[in-house]
Order: sequence, then C-alpha cells, then structure tokens
Amino acid sequence: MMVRPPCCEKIGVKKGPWTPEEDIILVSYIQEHGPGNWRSVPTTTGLMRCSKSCRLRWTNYLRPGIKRGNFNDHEEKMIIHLQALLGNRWAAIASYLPERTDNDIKNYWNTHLRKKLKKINQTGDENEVEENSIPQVKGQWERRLQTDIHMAKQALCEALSLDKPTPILAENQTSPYASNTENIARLLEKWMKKPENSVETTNSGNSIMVVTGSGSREGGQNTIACKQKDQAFDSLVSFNSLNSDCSQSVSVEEKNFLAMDSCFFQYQSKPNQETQDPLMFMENWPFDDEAAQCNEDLMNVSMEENTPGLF
DNA sequence: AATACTAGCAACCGCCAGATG
DNA sequence: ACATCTGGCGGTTGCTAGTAT
Repeated sequence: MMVRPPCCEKIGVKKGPWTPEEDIILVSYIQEHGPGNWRSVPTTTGLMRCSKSCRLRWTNYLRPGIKRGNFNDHEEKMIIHLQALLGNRWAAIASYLPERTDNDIKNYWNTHLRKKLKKINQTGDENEVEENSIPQVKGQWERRLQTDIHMAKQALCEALSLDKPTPILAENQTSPYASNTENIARLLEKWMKKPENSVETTNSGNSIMVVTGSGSREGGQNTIACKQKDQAFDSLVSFNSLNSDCSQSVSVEEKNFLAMDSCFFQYQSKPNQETQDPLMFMENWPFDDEAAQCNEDLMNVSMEENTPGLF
C-alpha cells in the first residue's frame, strides 16, 4: 500500500512545546493573513514547525474565545450528555461548547469523566453497564443526523454572518475571550521583561507560565523565530495601538488584547452562538425541556438515565 | 531525600474527506 | 475519473508535576 507522505519534511521540523516567541510569530501571521493556508505558514513565518502543528496550536490555544480548564457543572453535564448522544465525536461535541476545544473536551473526558462514570457504573449498577452507555435503541444515524443538523446550522450561520459587521464589545462588557487575551497578555508582559535566551514556557491551567533560567529544552533552536521576534512584536504593538481607544473602562493590557480579539473575531471558525442566531432552537433542542414533542425520543436519552447518581 | 508511581494535558500521528487541477 | 493537496478529526503518546512510598 502506498504510504501517504508526511504533511511536511520531517528534517528540521521542530517538535514539542511551543515557545512564546513561536506563539507570537504565529499570532502575528494570523493577524495579518487570517487562519488558513497552513501549508504556507512555516515557510512564510520561518517557523520550524509542521503546518499541522501550527494549525493545532492556533485552534487549541491561540485562537480567541478559548476557555481552558475549570469545567463547570453545566459544561460537564453537556459533555456527558453529548457524549452519550454522539459518541466520541469530540469536534461535534465541541461545537456545542463554543469556548472549548475538541482536544480539551477529549482530554477532560478521558481524564475525568470517563473515570467518574466508570466508578458510578461500578457502584451504582451491578449489571456491568457499558462505559459508554449509549442506549442501543438509538441508532447511530439518529446521532449523526442530529450532529449534521447542528453542523449545517453552523455553516449557515457562518455564511449569513459574513456580511455582518465585526462585533464591537460594549464598554463594560466583559470579553468572552478574557481568559485567552489574559493569557497572551501575561505571556507578552513576562516575555518583555525576561532577559534574552532565558525563557521557557509551559502552559498550565489557565495561564501560561514563563520559566526563566537555564536548562531550556528549546535551547538554541529558535534562531529563525528569534530573528522574527522583534518584527512580530512590533507588528502586534502597532496594531494594538491603533485600536487602543476602543474601550476606556479596561486596563491598557486588556484594552490592547480586546482590540486584538475584535480583529481575530472575524476569523473565528465558531460563531458566537448566543447572539442573533435565528436557528437557536435547533441548537438547543437536545437540551430544551420545553422542546417540541418530536425531540422527546432523543431527550429520553437523559443524563440521569445514563449516569444515575452523577448529579 | 530519593525513587516510583500516577494523573493531567499538550502535542503528534495517521486516517479520512472535500477541494482542486 | 483520477491523483494530489489540504485541513479536520480522533486516538495515542510522551512529558511534567504532583503524590505516595
């Protein structure tokens, strides 16, 4: 069988955790060109990263609107319910949780919820309930159909929203992307303070930690990234300064990154589903207790049924 | 204090499907 | 119709930090 060639040359491609420098270069690139055409990202930016790696870094971390860690009860319920409905279709599940990435949900499921459910099933039901207790009555086509409706709805919303003006956050409105902008802000702040060649990052929970000192695993590998670092940062700074008067009730730091958010917003793959969504009812139907009778079949696949004693 | 073990998570890998020439 | 390219998805791996011994 013909083996598919790798998406990019393996030689010289850097792997492992991303550095703040790389993040900034990538963000800077996307700020200018928008997400997409990932193939050209490494060549254009000089990042020694696979195009896939760049895309993943953006979608899972740098993209505005991402909330990380601290899943609340509602989100947990949603995930459990959706997982029962859809199976391990994490991207589909993530489409119901606009602030979460599929990777994050997948990780949360694998590390927390799966164990939790297993435990409950073991203690609560002697009849060895299957880990993924999807009622067999519900064919996969139903689940797929439900997801496809959602996907189609999303696509339609995106298409319809193309002409909409970029939403501008009201003065006192809290950015839904606060966690993301704060992360980048913190990153930049510390990065600016740090002495050269002494930075290493690791993402932890909701913040990006910058660890100074020796012993960096990345040591000496960021030559190209470093060359572009200043340029990229200048670009960001100048961009932010153009937008810095858009809000007066927030800190300078927040202001700058809110401005960045408003720019990135137009590139978002996930529309803000809380606003102006004419098809909202389709979005909510699996969860809406007041939903029409035709939804009841799927509604019967209730969380309580699948996960007795969890809530 | 040192070592072993475990959990959490970021990132990679391989497969697949749609787009394009 | 076919081959190739590209992006998306889900499964898995490997690193790190925290905890137990």
